[in-house]
Amino acid sequence: MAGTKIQNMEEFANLSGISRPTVSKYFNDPDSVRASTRVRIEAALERHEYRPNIYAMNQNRKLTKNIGIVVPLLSDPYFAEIARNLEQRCIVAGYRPTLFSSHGDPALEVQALDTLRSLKPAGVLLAPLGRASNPKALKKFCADVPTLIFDSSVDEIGLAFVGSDNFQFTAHITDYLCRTGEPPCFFEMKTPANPNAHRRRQSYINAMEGFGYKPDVISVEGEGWGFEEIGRLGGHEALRNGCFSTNTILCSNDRLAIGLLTACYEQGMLVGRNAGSAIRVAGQDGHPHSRYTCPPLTTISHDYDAVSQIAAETLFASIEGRISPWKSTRLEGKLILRDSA
Amino acid sequence: MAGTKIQNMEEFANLSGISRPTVSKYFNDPDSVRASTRVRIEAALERHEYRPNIYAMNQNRKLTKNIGIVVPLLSDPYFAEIARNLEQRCIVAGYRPTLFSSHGDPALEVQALDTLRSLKPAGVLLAPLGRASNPKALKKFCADVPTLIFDSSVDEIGLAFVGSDNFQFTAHITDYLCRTGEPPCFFEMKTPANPNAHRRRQSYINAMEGFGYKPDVISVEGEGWGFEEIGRLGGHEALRNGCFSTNTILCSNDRLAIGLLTACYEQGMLVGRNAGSAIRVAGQDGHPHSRYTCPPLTTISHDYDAVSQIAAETLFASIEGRISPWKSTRLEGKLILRDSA
DNA sequence: TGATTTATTTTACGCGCGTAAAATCAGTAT
DNA sequence: ATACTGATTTTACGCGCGTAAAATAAATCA
Repeated sequence: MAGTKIQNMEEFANLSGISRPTVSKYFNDPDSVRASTRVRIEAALERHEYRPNIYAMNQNRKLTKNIGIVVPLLSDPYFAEIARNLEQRCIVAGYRPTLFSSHGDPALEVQALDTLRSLKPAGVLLAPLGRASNPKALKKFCADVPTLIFDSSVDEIGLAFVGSDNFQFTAHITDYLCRTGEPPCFFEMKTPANPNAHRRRQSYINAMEGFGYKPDVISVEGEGWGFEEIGRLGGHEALRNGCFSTNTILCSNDRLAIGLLTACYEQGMLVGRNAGSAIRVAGQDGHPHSRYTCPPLTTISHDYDAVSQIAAETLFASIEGRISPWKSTRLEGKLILRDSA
Repeated sequence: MAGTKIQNMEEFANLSGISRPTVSKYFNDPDSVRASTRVRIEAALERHEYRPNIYAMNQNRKLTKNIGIVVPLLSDPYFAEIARNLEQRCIVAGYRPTLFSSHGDPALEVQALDTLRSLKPAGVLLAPLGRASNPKALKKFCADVPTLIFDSSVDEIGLAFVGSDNFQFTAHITDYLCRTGEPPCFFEMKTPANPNAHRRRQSYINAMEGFGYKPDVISVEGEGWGFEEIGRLGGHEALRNGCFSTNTILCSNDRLAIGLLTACYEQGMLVGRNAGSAIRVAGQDGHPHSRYTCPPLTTISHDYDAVSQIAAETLFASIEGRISPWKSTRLEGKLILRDSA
């Protein structure tokens, strides 16, 4: 507590009267040393306040407790939320998570993986950027480090894939929209960053054809990760030009829908499922913010908890030797009915 | 490229025919070795693809290039955005940022600082949790590591403080609201997580009294960081009970305002500054999402760029030896007029 | 009590790299 | 060609810690 600053384990070991390796054992598992030794170490610990350097610890460890978490874009609350969830699970399981964001940039994604190599992680939870990712770099990384892919799949790399069943997502919400009003048009980005978008479009087309309706896909221009603004601008143009063949719009994702809602507001169009409304808008993802749009957004939500739980458990299992063949798990979404559709 | 996996600098040095320390010098500054040596190293680099282990690099370095960034809550897009901005500036300046989120938990904040010590950072950019922070731990950390505090100040610790001028924020937007309609009520959390909230309340009171109006502060219950929900629930209650003495509400922050907008929607109250609206709502922060509420939120925005630039530059200056006495910089906000007020 | 087994601790070395000091080299003057 | 100077490279050691193998202490048994 009031002692001088201890700089390393050697000093602390001397102060406690125990050899350094024994102190090392103590920190890796307090029960691995004799009770009498443990008491002496803990007594010294109270007087001197020392903590081992985790990076030095991992330097020469056979298997570290480090886990890397890489998401495409931390400023997207969806990824922020799932990252937080995963971090929590790692900590609870006794691992030490380190978070990286690719910030939407493939070069930064590669750089994050490079940094991770230096960390000698026991495993990595990786949500790839998607279309923009450098597939060769990802594949190579997966070959070297036990990596679980989540959210967005890239071939059959890594230990396994866990994500949402985008076909089910869109099929389900399309079904709902068709049963409760006019069949939906599909509002998406022309060049989506994420392969999930293609699945959703295809699923929309399938669902519409199943109902005997003609699919109507509106693809708007726009690059990058500013989905709301892309949705707003594209929405304005589509609304002005009467591109939507029905009064119901299913957006490829919630952020796009949020932008479209703003466009509707700015054009004075009332959104909602009640009689007085001019248009229905629905999203997909269950974005943390979707509850607070006006009107609150009807959407189909990822099962955040299940995705992150399965992702984490699968990785832990692999790290702990309970290996299993590559497998893709795609979880169903839950329809969240709100006022927008 | 096609070479076998190089595991360490020694192997690479042998393959390139240069001694390891010289290779080490090269990686720390390619110009510090003879041109002929550099060519040989770079030739080997193309054939073998080797990257030094950054954590081992920093183990015995006199001064590392590591910079820690700690924010209270990454799932808040405000902090996500400012963190991204800071990360970028560090990279451009040749530093290596590592991002930590306290996830709203003081224990995690302390843990992040502990982890940072192991990283031997050249400096740290820290946005404290605020009220919940462990002041002793923060003070101790600042004594050991060059730390710049931003967003939310805690005494006069660290190298300096950079944030927004909350008095100016609230005075300015209160002024605007008073001039353009009924004077605002002030909507806030009873026990805010962040000391900035108190400044804002006080500034509101001062501004109102300056105008000769009676301040009306509505403090709603609610713990934690789910500000939108707190604003929504508190808003419902306040609206039902007629707590607001005027038709204009200034929220302590944008997230609270977003929740209040939802409450208004759910009660069928039209929000806006035009004739037909029943209520005006304004926020404070310039939250990334405020553009996309319906109606878009009138707010007073942090100067994200200036805050992060000054924060980063101040830290870099200190790291590079250009030290200066402790100083508090509080930047003015910019009023963003939208439809909500 | 002494020999034997077993649980702990120590010794000795390694992880991947930085860095001061010593050794070597290239370049210049004689 | 030789001695000398300054830049570059190499030698040698250290960073803070993990871990196998050796040494020691505790526990068990005859």
